[in-house]
Amino acid sequence: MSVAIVWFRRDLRLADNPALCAAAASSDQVLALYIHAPGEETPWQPGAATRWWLHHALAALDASLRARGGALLIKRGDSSECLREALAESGATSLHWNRRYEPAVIARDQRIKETMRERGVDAHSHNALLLVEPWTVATQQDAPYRVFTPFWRNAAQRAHQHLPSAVPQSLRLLAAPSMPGRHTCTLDQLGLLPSIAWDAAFPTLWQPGEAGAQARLADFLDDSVDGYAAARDQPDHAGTSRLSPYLATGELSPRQILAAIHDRDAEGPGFSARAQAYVRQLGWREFCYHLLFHFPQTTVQNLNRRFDSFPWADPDATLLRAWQQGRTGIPLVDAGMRELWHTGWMHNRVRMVVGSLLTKNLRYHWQHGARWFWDTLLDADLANNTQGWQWIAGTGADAAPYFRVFNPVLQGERFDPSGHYVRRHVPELARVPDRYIHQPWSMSPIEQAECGIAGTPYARPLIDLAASRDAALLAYQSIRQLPD
DNA sequence: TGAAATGTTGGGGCG
DNA sequence: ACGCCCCAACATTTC
Repeated sequence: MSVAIVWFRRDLRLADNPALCAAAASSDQVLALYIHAPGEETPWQPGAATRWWLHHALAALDASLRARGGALLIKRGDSSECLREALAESGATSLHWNRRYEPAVIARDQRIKETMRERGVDAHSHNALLLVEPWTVATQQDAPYRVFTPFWRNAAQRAHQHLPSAVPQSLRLLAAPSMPGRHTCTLDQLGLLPSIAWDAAFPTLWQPGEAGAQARLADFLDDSVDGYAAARDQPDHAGTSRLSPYLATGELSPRQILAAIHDRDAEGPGFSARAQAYVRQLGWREFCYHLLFHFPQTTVQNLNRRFDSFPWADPDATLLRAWQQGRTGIPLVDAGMRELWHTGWMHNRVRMVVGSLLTKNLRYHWQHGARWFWDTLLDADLANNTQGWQWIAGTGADAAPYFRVFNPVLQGERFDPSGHYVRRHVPELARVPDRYIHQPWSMSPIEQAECGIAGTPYARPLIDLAASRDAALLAYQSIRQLPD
Protein backbone atom coordinates (compact mmCIF):
# COMPACT_ATOMS: atom_id res chain seq x y z
CA MET A 1 0.00 0.00 0.00
CA SER A 2 1.55 3.28 -1.08
CA VAL A 3 0.82 6.37 1.02
CA ALA A 4 1.03 10.02 0.04
CA ILE A 5 0.90 12.97 2.42
CA VAL A 6 -1.06 16.09 1.57
CA TRP A 7 0.37 18.98 3.53
CA PHE A 8 -2.55 21.41 3.96
CA ARG A 9 -1.65 25.08 4.33
CA ARG A 10 -3.77 27.90 2.82
CA ASP A 11 -5.89 25.45 0.83
CA LEU A 12 -8.28 24.14 3.48
CA ARG A 13 -10.70 22.47 1.09
CA LEU A 14 -11.23 19.10 -0.58
CA ALA A 15 -12.65 20.33 -3.90
CA ASP A 16 -10.37 21.89 -6.50
CA ASN A 17 -7.30 20.94 -4.50
CA PRO A 18 -4.53 19.94 -6.93
CA ALA A 19 -2.24 18.57 -4.22
CA LEU A 20 -5.02 16.29 -2.98
CA CYS A 21 -5.84 15.21 -6.54
CA ALA A 22 -2.23 14.40 -7.30
CA ALA A 23 -1.80 12.49 -4.06
CA ALA A 24 -4.98 10.47 -4.64
CA ALA A 25 -4.03 9.71 -8.23
CA SER A 26 -0.48 8.55 -7.45
CA SER A 27 -0.97 6.48 -4.30
CA ASP A 28 -3.34 4.05 -2.61
CA GLN A 29 -3.92 6.09 0.54
CA VAL A 30 -3.70 9.74 1.51
CA LEU A 31 -2.75 11.20 4.87
CA ALA A 32 -3.97 14.78 5.52
CA LEU A 33 -1.51 16.84 7.55
CA TYR A 34 -1.51 20.36 8.95
CA ILE A 35 1.56 21.90 10.58
CA HIS A 36 1.47 24.87 12.94
CA ALA A 37 4.77 26.73 12.61
CA PRO A 38 3.99 30.44 12.82
CA GLY A 39 7.57 31.45 13.54
CA GLU A 40 8.56 30.36 10.04
CA GLU A 41 6.42 33.14 8.57
CA THR A 42 8.23 35.96 10.37
CA PRO A 43 7.90 38.93 10.04
CA TRP A 44 4.27 38.24 9.11
CA GLN A 45 3.10 35.54 11.48
CA PRO A 46 -0.65 34.92 11.31
CA GLY A 47 -2.55 37.63 13.19
CA ALA A 48 -5.18 37.13 15.87
CA ALA A 49 -8.14 37.29 13.49
CA THR A 50 -6.50 34.90 11.03
CA ARG A 51 -5.83 32.46 13.86
CA TRP A 52 -9.51 32.54 14.86
CA TRP A 53 -10.53 31.78 11.30
CA LEU A 54 -7.88 29.08 10.94
CA HIS A 55 -9.10 27.31 14.07
CA HIS A 56 -12.62 26.98 12.70
CA ALA A 57 -11.55 26.23 9.14
CA LEU A 58 -9.30 23.43 10.41
CA ALA A 59 -12.14 22.04 12.50
CA ALA A 60 -14.37 22.05 9.42
CA LEU A 61 -11.69 20.36 7.31
CA ASP A 62 -11.18 17.70 9.96
CA ALA A 63 -14.94 17.07 10.09
CA SER A 64 -15.21 16.57 6.34
CA LEU A 65 -12.16 14.28 6.35
CA ARG A 66 -13.74 12.22 9.14
CA ALA A 67 -16.95 11.95 7.14
CA ARG A 68 -14.81 10.23 4.51
CA GLY A 69 -13.09 7.90 6.92
CA GLY A 70 -9.97 9.96 7.51
CA ALA A 71 -8.85 12.70 9.88
CA LEU A 72 -6.62 15.73 9.89
CA LEU A 73 -3.27 15.01 11.53
CA ILE A 74 -2.12 18.15 13.32
CA LYS A 75 1.46 18.81 14.30
CA ARG A 76 3.27 21.69 15.91
CA GLY A 77 6.94 22.56 15.52
CA ASP A 78 9.56 22.90 12.84
CA SER A 79 7.87 22.10 9.52
CA SER A 80 10.71 20.00 8.24
CA GLU A 81 10.81 17.87 11.41
CA CYS A 82 7.04 17.49 11.47
CA LEU A 83 7.05 16.31 7.86
CA ARG A 84 9.79 13.80 8.59
CA GLU A 85 7.84 12.52 11.59
CA ALA A 86 4.64 12.18 9.55
CA LEU A 87 6.48 10.36 6.78
CA ALA A 88 7.93 7.92 9.31
CA GLU A 89 4.60 7.37 11.09
CA SER A 90 2.63 6.71 7.94
CA GLY A 91 5.23 5.07 5.76
CA ALA A 92 4.45 7.62 3.09
CA THR A 93 6.88 7.99 0.22
CA SER A 94 5.44 11.02 -1.49
CA LEU A 95 4.44 14.49 -0.41
CA HIS A 96 2.19 17.06 -2.06
CA TRP A 97 1.34 20.63 -1.18
CA ASN A 98 -0.13 23.72 -2.80
CA ARG A 99 2.15 26.69 -3.25
CA ARG A 100 2.18 29.86 -1.18
CA TYR A 101 3.83 33.08 -2.34
CA GLU A 102 4.89 34.91 0.81
CA PRO A 103 8.67 35.51 0.71
CA ALA A 104 9.46 33.68 3.96
CA VAL A 105 7.25 30.75 3.01
CA ILE A 106 8.73 30.45 -0.48
CA ALA A 107 12.22 30.23 0.99
CA ARG A 108 11.18 27.64 3.57
CA ASP A 109 9.27 25.51 1.06
CA GLN A 110 12.19 25.54 -1.35
CA ARG A 111 14.53 24.21 1.36
CA ILE A 112 12.01 21.55 2.31
CA LYS A 113 11.50 20.42 -1.26
CA GLU A 114 15.26 20.03 -1.75
CA THR A 115 15.89 18.14 1.47
CA MET A 116 12.88 15.88 0.90
CA ARG A 117 14.04 14.97 -2.58
CA GLU A 118 17.54 14.32 -1.26
CA ARG A 119 15.96 11.85 1.17
CA GLY A 120 14.19 10.11 -1.69
CA VAL A 121 10.76 11.53 -0.93
CA ASP A 122 8.69 12.28 -4.01
CA ALA A 123 7.88 15.94 -3.20
CA HIS A 124 5.65 18.06 -5.44
CA SER A 125 4.04 21.50 -5.20
CA HIS A 126 0.92 22.67 -7.06
CA ASN A 127 -1.13 25.80 -7.74
CA ALA A 128 -4.39 26.03 -5.83
CA LEU A 129 -4.48 29.73 -4.99
CA LEU A 130 -4.19 31.72 -8.21
CA LEU A 131 -5.65 31.99 -11.68
CA VAL A 132 -2.30 33.07 -13.10
CA GLU A 133 0.90 32.36 -11.22
CA PRO A 134 3.22 35.36 -10.99
CA TRP A 135 5.98 34.04 -13.27
CA THR A 136 3.67 33.06 -16.12
CA VAL A 137 3.00 36.60 -17.37
CA ALA A 138 5.46 39.40 -18.20
CA THR A 139 5.59 42.64 -20.16
CA GLN A 140 6.95 42.72 -23.71
CA GLN A 141 10.30 43.71 -22.20
CA ASP A 142 10.09 40.52 -20.16
CA ALA A 143 9.73 42.48 -16.91
CA PRO A 144 7.14 42.16 -14.16
CA TYR A 145 4.06 44.34 -14.56
CA ARG A 146 3.76 47.41 -12.37
CA VAL A 147 0.46 48.71 -13.73
CA PHE A 148 -2.80 46.88 -13.28
CA THR A 149 -4.51 47.44 -16.64
CA PRO A 150 -1.85 45.91 -18.91
CA PHE A 151 -1.29 43.14 -16.37
CA TRP A 152 -4.94 42.17 -16.43
CA ARG A 153 -5.25 42.56 -20.19
CA ASN A 154 -2.66 39.83 -20.45
CA ALA A 155 -3.57 37.72 -17.42
CA ALA A 156 -7.32 37.67 -18.01
CA GLN A 157 -6.79 35.74 -21.23
CA ARG A 158 -5.06 32.98 -19.30
CA ALA A 159 -7.40 32.98 -16.33
CA HIS A 160 -9.63 30.26 -17.77
CA GLN A 161 -6.82 27.87 -18.62
CA HIS A 162 -7.44 25.65 -15.62
CA LEU A 163 -10.88 24.43 -14.67
CA PRO A 164 -11.57 23.53 -11.05
CA SER A 165 -11.44 19.89 -10.17
CA ALA A 166 -13.89 17.92 -8.01
CA VAL A 167 -13.00 15.94 -4.91
CA PRO A 168 -11.09 12.96 -6.36
CA GLN A 169 -13.27 9.84 -6.73
CA SER A 170 -10.38 7.58 -5.86
CA LEU A 171 -9.63 9.30 -2.55
CA ARG A 172 -8.85 6.78 0.21
CA LEU A 173 -7.98 8.56 3.41
CA LEU A 174 -5.75 7.31 6.14
CA ALA A 175 -6.97 7.77 9.70
CA ALA A 176 -4.55 9.40 12.14
CA PRO A 177 -1.60 7.12 12.99
CA SER A 178 -2.11 5.00 16.08
CA MET A 179 1.27 5.91 17.58
CA PRO A 180 1.41 9.69 17.28
CA GLY A 181 4.84 11.30 17.32
CA ARG A 182 5.94 13.96 19.75
CA HIS A 183 4.95 16.83 17.47
CA THR A 184 1.37 15.65 17.13
CA CYS A 185 -1.26 17.65 19.00
CA THR A 186 -4.95 18.51 18.96
CA LEU A 187 -6.51 21.54 17.35
CA ASP A 188 -7.28 23.04 20.75
CA GLN A 189 -3.67 22.62 21.82
CA LEU A 190 -2.62 24.97 19.02
CA GLY A 191 -4.17 27.79 21.05
CA LEU A 192 -5.42 29.66 18.00
CA LEU A 193 -8.46 31.16 19.73
CA PRO A 194 -8.03 34.52 21.49
CA SER A 195 -7.76 34.71 25.25
CA ILE A 196 -9.88 37.86 25.44
CA ALA A 197 -13.41 37.58 24.05
CA TRP A 198 -13.00 40.19 21.36
CA ASP A 199 -14.33 37.68 18.82
CA ALA A 200 -17.80 37.43 20.41
CA ALA A 201 -19.70 38.49 17.29
CA PHE A 202 -17.68 36.47 14.77
CA PRO A 203 -19.63 33.19 14.96
CA THR A 204 -22.91 34.96 14.21
CA LEU A 205 -21.41 36.67 11.15
CA TRP A 206 -19.10 34.08 9.64
CA GLN A 207 -19.14 30.37 8.93
CA PRO A 208 -15.55 29.32 8.23
CA GLY A 209 -15.03 26.10 6.29
CA GLU A 210 -15.59 24.79 2.80
CA ALA A 211 -19.36 24.43 3.22
CA GLY A 212 -19.63 28.00 4.46
CA ALA A 213 -17.63 29.16 1.45
CA GLN A 214 -19.92 27.39 -1.01
CA ALA A 215 -23.01 28.80 0.73
CA ARG A 216 -21.63 32.33 0.62
CA LEU A 217 -20.70 31.94 -3.04
CA ALA A 218 -24.19 30.69 -3.90
CA ASP A 219 -25.81 33.62 -2.07
CA PHE A 220 -23.52 36.09 -3.77
CA LEU A 221 -24.33 34.71 -7.22
CA ASP A 222 -28.06 34.85 -6.44
CA ASP A 223 -28.21 38.24 -4.78
CA SER A 224 -25.38 40.58 -5.56
CA VAL A 225 -22.96 39.80 -8.36
CA ASP A 226 -25.07 41.40 -11.08
CA GLY A 227 -25.60 44.61 -9.14
CA TYR A 228 -22.01 44.57 -7.92
CA ALA A 229 -20.77 47.50 -10.02
CA ALA A 230 -23.46 49.79 -8.62
CA ALA A 231 -23.70 48.54 -5.03
CA ARG A 232 -20.12 47.64 -4.16
CA ASP A 233 -19.19 51.16 -3.10
CA GLN A 234 -21.99 51.59 -0.59
CA PRO A 235 -20.84 50.30 2.79
CA ASP A 236 -24.34 49.97 4.25
CA HIS A 237 -25.39 47.59 1.44
CA ALA A 238 -24.50 43.91 1.49
CA GLY A 239 -23.35 44.40 -2.10
CA THR A 240 -19.87 42.90 -1.89
CA SER A 241 -19.00 39.23 -2.02
CA ARG A 242 -17.60 38.77 1.50
CA LEU A 243 -15.64 35.86 0.07
CA SER A 244 -12.27 37.33 1.03
CA PRO A 245 -11.69 35.31 4.24
CA TYR A 246 -12.39 32.10 2.35
CA LEU A 247 -9.95 33.08 -0.38
CA ALA A 248 -7.30 34.00 2.20
CA THR A 249 -7.47 30.62 3.94
CA GLY A 250 -8.20 28.69 0.79
CA GLU A 251 -11.63 27.20 1.49
CA LEU A 252 -12.51 28.55 -1.91
CA SER A 253 -10.42 29.15 -5.03
CA PRO A 254 -10.79 31.88 -7.65
CA ARG A 255 -11.08 29.11 -10.24
CA GLN A 256 -14.18 27.84 -8.45
CA ILE A 257 -15.66 31.33 -8.38
CA LEU A 258 -15.08 31.89 -12.09
CA ALA A 259 -16.48 28.48 -12.96
CA ALA A 260 -19.58 29.07 -10.83
CA ILE A 261 -20.23 32.43 -12.52
CA HIS A 262 -19.65 30.86 -15.91
CA ASP A 263 -21.98 27.93 -15.23
CA ARG A 264 -24.71 30.20 -13.99
CA ASP A 265 -24.55 32.53 -16.96
CA ALA A 266 -24.05 29.69 -19.46
CA GLU A 267 -22.20 31.89 -21.90
CA GLY A 268 -19.42 31.08 -24.31
CA PRO A 269 -15.73 31.26 -23.43
CA GLY A 270 -14.53 34.33 -21.55
CA PHE A 271 -15.98 36.25 -18.66
CA SER A 272 -19.64 36.76 -18.08
CA ALA A 273 -20.45 40.37 -18.91
CA ARG A 274 -22.79 40.64 -15.94
CA ALA A 275 -20.05 39.70 -13.50
CA GLN A 276 -17.29 41.71 -15.13
CA ALA A 277 -16.93 44.28 -12.35
CA TYR A 278 -16.50 41.54 -9.76
CA VAL A 279 -14.09 39.48 -11.83
CA ARG A 280 -11.95 42.57 -12.20
CA GLN A 281 -11.57 42.60 -8.42
CA LEU A 282 -10.30 39.04 -8.55
CA GLY A 283 -7.84 40.42 -11.09
CA TRP A 284 -6.55 42.90 -8.51
CA ARG A 285 -5.89 39.99 -6.17
CA GLU A 286 -3.86 38.28 -8.93
CA PHE A 287 -1.97 41.54 -9.53
CA CYS A 288 -1.14 41.81 -5.81
CA TYR A 289 0.37 38.31 -5.85
CA HIS A 290 2.29 39.18 -9.02
CA LEU A 291 3.82 42.17 -7.24
CA LEU A 292 4.48 40.30 -3.99
CA PHE A 293 6.34 37.57 -5.86
CA HIS A 294 8.44 39.86 -8.05
CA PHE A 295 9.05 42.53 -5.38
CA PRO A 296 9.17 40.46 -2.17
CA GLN A 297 10.78 43.23 -0.13
CA THR A 298 7.63 45.37 -0.49
CA THR A 299 5.99 43.84 2.58
CA VAL A 300 8.26 46.11 4.62
CA GLN A 301 9.72 48.52 2.04
CA ASN A 302 8.29 51.09 -0.37
CA LEU A 303 7.89 49.79 -3.91
CA ASN A 304 8.57 53.32 -5.11
CA ARG A 305 11.91 54.00 -3.42
CA ARG A 306 11.50 57.72 -3.88
CA PHE A 307 9.32 57.56 -0.77
CA ASP A 308 12.22 56.29 1.34
CA SER A 309 12.98 59.93 2.11
CA PHE A 310 9.37 60.93 2.69
CA PRO A 311 8.84 62.84 5.96
CA TRP A 312 6.44 60.50 7.73
CA ALA A 313 5.22 61.85 11.05
CA ASP A 314 6.36 60.28 14.30
CA PRO A 315 3.21 58.47 15.49
CA ASP A 316 1.52 59.80 18.57
CA ALA A 317 0.51 56.77 20.64
CA THR A 318 -2.81 58.32 21.69
CA LEU A 319 -3.80 59.27 18.14
CA LEU A 320 -2.76 55.93 16.70
CA ARG A 321 -4.83 54.21 19.39
CA ALA A 322 -7.80 56.47 18.61
CA TRP A 323 -7.56 55.50 14.94
CA GLN A 324 -7.35 51.80 15.81
CA GLN A 325 -10.28 51.94 18.20
CA GLY A 326 -12.50 54.22 16.10
CA ARG A 327 -12.42 57.25 18.39
CA THR A 328 -11.10 59.97 16.06
CA GLY A 329 -14.37 61.90 15.98
CA ILE A 330 -14.71 61.47 12.21
CA PRO A 331 -17.86 59.39 11.71
CA LEU A 332 -17.01 57.36 8.61
CA VAL A 333 -13.49 56.59 9.84
CA ASP A 334 -14.67 55.52 13.29
CA ALA A 335 -17.47 53.42 11.80
CA GLY A 336 -14.97 51.57 9.60
CA MET A 337 -12.46 50.92 12.38
CA ARG A 338 -15.20 49.68 14.71
CA GLU A 339 -16.66 47.49 11.97
CA LEU A 340 -13.19 45.95 11.64
CA TRP A 341 -12.84 45.37 15.37
CA HIS A 342 -16.31 43.92 15.91
CA THR A 343 -16.77 41.92 12.71
CA GLY A 344 -13.20 41.13 11.60
CA TRP A 345 -13.87 42.73 8.24
CA MET A 346 -14.26 46.20 6.71
CA HIS A 347 -15.98 47.33 3.54
CA ASN A 348 -13.39 48.09 0.85
CA ARG A 349 -14.53 51.65 0.18
CA VAL A 350 -14.07 52.41 3.89
CA ARG A 351 -10.66 50.69 3.94
CA MET A 352 -9.50 53.30 1.45
CA VAL A 353 -10.91 56.13 3.56
CA VAL A 354 -9.33 55.02 6.85
CA GLY A 355 -6.06 54.28 5.03
CA SER A 356 -5.99 57.72 3.47
CA LEU A 357 -6.59 59.31 6.85
CA LEU A 358 -3.73 57.38 8.47
CA THR A 359 -1.15 57.77 5.74
CA LYS A 360 -2.06 61.21 4.41
CA ASN A 361 -3.88 63.28 7.03
CA LEU A 362 -1.93 61.80 9.95
CA ARG A 363 1.05 61.07 7.69
CA TYR A 364 1.92 57.88 9.60
CA HIS A 365 3.94 55.27 7.75
CA TRP A 366 1.67 52.77 5.98
CA GLN A 367 3.31 49.96 7.96
CA HIS A 368 1.34 51.08 11.04
CA GLY A 369 -1.88 50.52 9.13
CA ALA A 370 -0.70 47.30 7.52
CA ARG A 371 0.23 45.86 10.93
CA TRP A 372 -3.15 46.69 12.49
CA PHE A 373 -5.09 45.27 9.56
CA TRP A 374 -2.87 42.20 9.56
CA ASP A 375 -3.84 41.46 13.16
CA THR A 376 -7.54 42.28 12.99
CA LEU A 377 -8.74 41.26 9.50
CA LEU A 378 -10.24 37.81 9.09
CA ASP A 379 -9.27 38.08 5.41
CA ALA A 380 -5.68 39.15 6.13
CA ASP A 381 -3.64 38.28 3.03
CA LEU A 382 -0.05 39.44 2.74
CA ALA A 383 -0.25 40.22 -0.97
CA ASN A 384 -3.49 42.19 -0.76
CA ASN A 385 -2.61 43.89 2.52
CA THR A 386 0.81 45.03 1.33
CA GLN A 387 -0.28 46.33 -2.04
CA GLY A 388 -3.47 47.86 -0.65
CA TRP A 389 -1.58 49.91 1.89
CA GLN A 390 1.14 50.90 -0.58
CA TRP A 391 -1.56 51.91 -3.04
CA ILE A 392 -3.35 54.22 -0.63
CA ALA A 393 -0.10 55.66 0.74
CA GLY A 394 1.01 56.49 -2.79
CA THR A 395 4.18 54.41 -2.47
CA GLY A 396 2.97 51.44 -4.50
CA ALA A 397 2.49 50.31 -8.07
CA ASP A 398 -0.22 52.07 -10.00
CA ALA A 399 -0.77 53.94 -6.75
CA ALA A 400 -3.14 56.66 -5.80
CA PRO A 401 -1.18 59.84 -6.63
CA TYR A 402 0.28 61.59 -3.62
CA PHE A 403 -2.19 64.42 -3.97
CA ARG A 404 -5.22 62.15 -3.79
CA VAL A 405 -6.39 62.68 -0.22
CA PHE A 406 -9.83 61.28 0.57
CA ASN A 407 -12.19 63.58 2.43
CA PRO A 408 -14.16 61.35 4.85
CA VAL A 409 -17.01 63.86 4.93
CA LEU A 410 -17.50 63.85 1.16
CA GLN A 411 -16.94 60.10 0.92
CA GLY A 412 -19.58 59.60 3.60
CA GLU A 413 -22.08 61.91 1.95
CA ARG A 414 -21.52 60.24 -1.40
CA PHE A 415 -21.49 56.58 -0.40
CA ASP A 416 -23.47 56.51 2.85
CA PRO A 417 -25.90 59.38 2.26
CA SER A 418 -28.47 58.27 4.81
CA GLY A 419 -25.82 57.50 7.42
CA HIS A 420 -27.06 53.95 7.99
CA TYR A 421 -23.54 52.55 7.99
CA VAL A 422 -22.18 55.18 10.34
CA ARG A 423 -25.05 54.86 12.83
CA ARG A 424 -24.84 51.07 12.82
CA HIS A 425 -21.25 51.12 14.03
CA VAL A 426 -21.16 54.38 15.99
CA PRO A 427 -24.24 54.39 18.24
CA GLU A 428 -23.26 57.74 19.77
CA LEU A 429 -24.44 59.29 16.49
CA ALA A 430 -27.91 57.71 16.58
CA ARG A 431 -29.71 61.01 17.05
CA VAL A 432 -27.64 63.18 14.71
CA PRO A 433 -29.77 64.27 11.74
CA ASP A 434 -28.87 62.99 8.25
CA ARG A 435 -27.77 66.43 7.15
CA TYR A 436 -24.96 66.46 9.71
CA ILE A 437 -24.26 62.76 10.11
CA HIS A 438 -20.86 62.96 8.41
CA GLN A 439 -19.86 66.28 9.96
CA PRO A 440 -21.58 66.58 13.33
CA TRP A 441 -19.07 69.23 14.39
CA SER A 442 -20.78 71.65 12.00
CA MET A 443 -23.90 71.74 14.15
CA SER A 444 -24.41 74.56 16.60
CA PRO A 445 -23.55 73.81 20.24
CA ILE A 446 -27.27 73.75 21.04
CA GLU A 447 -27.96 71.18 18.30
CA GLN A 448 -24.98 69.12 19.45
CA ALA A 449 -26.35 69.07 22.99
CA GLU A 450 -29.79 68.08 21.71
CA CYS A 451 -28.51 64.96 19.98
CA GLY A 452 -26.17 64.00 22.77
CA ILE A 453 -22.73 64.55 21.25
CA ALA A 454 -21.64 67.66 23.16
CA GLY A 455 -18.22 67.13 24.70
CA THR A 456 -17.53 64.03 22.53
CA PRO A 457 -14.96 63.78 19.74
CA TYR A 458 -17.87 64.22 17.31
CA ALA A 459 -18.24 67.80 18.45
CA ARG A 460 -14.49 68.35 18.04
CA PRO A 461 -12.55 65.70 16.06
CA LEU A 462 -8.99 64.78 17.01
CA ILE A 463 -7.88 65.60 13.48
CA ASP A 464 -8.40 68.84 11.56
CA LEU A 465 -9.18 67.53 8.07
CA ALA A 466 -8.47 70.72 6.15
CA ALA A 467 -5.22 71.63 7.93
CA SER A 468 -3.84 68.09 7.85
CA ARG A 469 -4.67 67.82 4.16
CA ASP A 470 -2.68 70.99 3.43
CA ALA A 471 0.22 69.70 5.53
CA ALA A 472 0.17 66.38 3.66
CA LEU A 473 0.29 68.07 0.25
CA LEU A 474 3.22 70.16 1.43
CA ALA A 475 5.07 67.08 2.68
CA TYR A 476 4.47 65.19 -0.55
CA GLN A 477 5.87 68.13 -2.51
CA SER A 478 9.19 67.66 -0.74
CA ILE A 479 9.83 64.44 -2.64
CA ARG A 480 8.25 65.49 -5.91
CA GLN A 481 11.49 66.51 -7.56
CA LEU A 482 13.31 63.30 -6.72
CA PRO A 483 13.83 60.75 -9.49
CA ASP A 484 11.80 57.53 -9.34
C1' DT B 1 -11.41 53.70 -6.84
C1' DG B 2 -10.15 62.67 -5.29
C1' DA B 3 -10.74 67.20 -3.71
C1' DA B 4 -10.57 71.96 -4.09
C1' DA B 5 -9.77 75.99 -6.68
C1' DT B 6 -10.75 78.29 -10.71
C1' DG B 7 -13.21 79.15 -14.99
C1' DT B 8 -17.48 79.27 -17.83
C1' DT B 9 -22.22 79.51 -18.84
C1' DG B 10 -26.89 80.61 -18.61
C1' DG B 11 -31.21 81.68 -16.24
C1' DG B 12 -33.61 84.90 -13.61
C1' DG B 13 -34.19 88.95 -10.51
C1' DC B 14 -34.14 93.64 -10.75
C1' DG B 15 -33.25 98.54 -11.63
C1' DA C 1 -36.60 95.97 -23.24
C1' DC C 2 -32.13 95.82 -21.85
C1' DG C 3 -28.01 95.28 -19.30
C1' DC C 4 -26.15 94.17 -15.05
C1' DC C 5 -25.36 91.20 -11.35
C1' DC C 6 -25.75 87.05 -8.73
C1' DC C 7 -25.16 82.47 -8.37
C1' DA C 8 -26.05 77.72 -9.23
C1' DA C 9 -24.48 74.20 -12.21
C1' DC C 10 -21.23 72.34 -14.72
C1' DA C 11 -16.39 72.00 -16.74
C1' DT C 12 -11.49 72.46 -16.34
C1' DT C 13 -7.29 72.82 -13.98
C1' DT C 14 -4.28 72.15 -10.24
C1' DC C 15 -2.53 69.98 -6.23
